[in-house]
Amino acid sequence: MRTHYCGDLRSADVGSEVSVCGWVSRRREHGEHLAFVDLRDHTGVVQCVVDGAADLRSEYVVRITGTVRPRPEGTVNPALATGEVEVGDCQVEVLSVAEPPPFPLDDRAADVDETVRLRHRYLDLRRTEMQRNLRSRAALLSAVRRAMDGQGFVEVETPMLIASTPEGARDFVVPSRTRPGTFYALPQSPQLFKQLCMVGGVDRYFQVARCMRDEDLRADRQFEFTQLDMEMSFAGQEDVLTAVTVAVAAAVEAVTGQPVGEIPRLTWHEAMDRFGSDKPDVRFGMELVDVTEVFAATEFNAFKAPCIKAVRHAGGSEGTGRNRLDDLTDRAKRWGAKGLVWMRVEQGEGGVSLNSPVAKFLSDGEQSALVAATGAQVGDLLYLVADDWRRTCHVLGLLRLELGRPPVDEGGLQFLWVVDFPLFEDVDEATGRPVPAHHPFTMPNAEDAPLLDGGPEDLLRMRSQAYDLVLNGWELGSGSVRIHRGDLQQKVFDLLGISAEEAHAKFGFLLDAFRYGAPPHAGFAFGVDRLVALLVGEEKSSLLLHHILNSHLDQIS
RNA sequence: GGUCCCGUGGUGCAGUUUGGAGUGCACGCCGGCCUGUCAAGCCGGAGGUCGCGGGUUCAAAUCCCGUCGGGACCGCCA
Repeated sequence: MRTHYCGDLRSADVGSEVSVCGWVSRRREHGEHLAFVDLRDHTGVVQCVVDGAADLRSEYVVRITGTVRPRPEGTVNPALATGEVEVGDCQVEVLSVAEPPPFPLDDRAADVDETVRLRHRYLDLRRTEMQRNLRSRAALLSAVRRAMDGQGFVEVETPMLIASTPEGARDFVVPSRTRPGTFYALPQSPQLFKQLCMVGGVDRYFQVARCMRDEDLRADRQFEFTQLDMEMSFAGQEDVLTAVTVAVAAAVEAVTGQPVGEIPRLTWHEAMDRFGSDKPDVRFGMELVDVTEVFAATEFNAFKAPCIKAVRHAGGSEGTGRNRLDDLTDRAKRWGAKGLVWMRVEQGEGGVSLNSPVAKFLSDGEQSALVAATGAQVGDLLYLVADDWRRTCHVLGLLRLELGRPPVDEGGLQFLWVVDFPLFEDVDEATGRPVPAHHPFTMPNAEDAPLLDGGPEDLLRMRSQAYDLVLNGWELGSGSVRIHRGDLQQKVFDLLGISAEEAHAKFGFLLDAFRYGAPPHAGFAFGVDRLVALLVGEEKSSLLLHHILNSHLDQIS
């Protein structure tokens, strides 16, 4: 039916007789015998010059046959890829008529209510931006598959209708026809299956896996999402980081054309200490400054704490009113701080001075040491939190994001590995049991393994062989080296207070499998939806990208 | 399960604080004019159960109660 796509026509095609098919995007009439029709397909738009367009309307589906010609002097449109040419001497064939669309199918659709766009998803998809998103996602998945294939990974499909597995979220369930009152669960992740693959000698597994979790939604969280899931045998952390880096780099290059290069690493402790987050956004500075020593001998009661840190908001004083400071203080308290100390850095007699409700409690020496430690300049605002190390970092990390985080499409792509996560998150005060930070199959760091026999202090100091991939402050994915030996696994279960019965009920088939010879193995999974969203600079990943064909589910729910 | 915000022609909004005729803006739509536009322009027109139900009032888009729908966040997502 057609010889060319609309968006592909260029000066090189001048003189060719072409047929193009698509939707009428916009028409501009200049009397009975001259009209411009912008014809749109998934590649873009091209201007067609027709003799009268009275019987053409928006979104009519047409086939236009004509001759490509250069646009007259002065009428070239540089904003359009096809802007140097137009299709003239047009014969127009209407293939389908159309009612006016309920919302504009151009950039202005971004302002339209999402429910309206979802109700007419097929119209939203016609938009150039949506086509770009859709195709970016496809290109990414294709590149990832090639990259995994090239590294010897085997794509394995794991079951969708399964017995409930013990991940943390609520299962989506499907009623069984043959056994009324019983249900299948839909997988929250293929975690246990991929470990079975390792026992089964698959060696290197991957899957573009759909995962479903019946939890309440958030702006960036959907019922179902897609993970690139992988696992490798006779491999450790370095092997996984390398393999994932190759796949992610291929994905990024497929969408953006830009190389990724080496992905820097931070230990979990350093990430928390410097950025107050286990998924630091390193597109901007404003790192946390430790000033505990400055106030080691302070008289100010609020600063008699194990850890005091500061965030410096350069030049922030002028634009920050008292209301804002009160608001930030409220937030800091909601985030878990006892309070938030702020200080305006001002010009005093013979040097800078600090303007703050608590300044009178601080000695001159403490004030000047604080200024020196933070590098504060006149016009800056300093924020301080004093608490235990963990809480101080956490609160200031959130404050740092609030004060300095750039928009989603600025600052480039800052990938980061965060390694050496703690093995245990906490020790339950009631039971004395440690709480695993990842999952109970996570391998402890080899050096730290002896600490398993220690007390709570030792346990909380233990590092694990778990790692996260972070992009611009988002946790893209996580993984770990798994415990493959029964004796060590038993020790961890004992520590966690997981009884033999419970372990058998929850993970029985995996533990059984491990009795027959489990290779050392390690793996990773990362969220495809968020990666695509970040690569195309889109704020809302899932609404625009993966709920393409089942948006009605959202409305039913 | 909880807190808060929003429902006004097809779309996006203003009007609600302080009740007074469905009042207004932009886009879209329909008709007319227009031979180089590209978010074309100019002129004219159509299009409304102000989410729904009840209450207060001489009078409700506006105030009160309830309800439905949508959104954000908390809990939750090992």
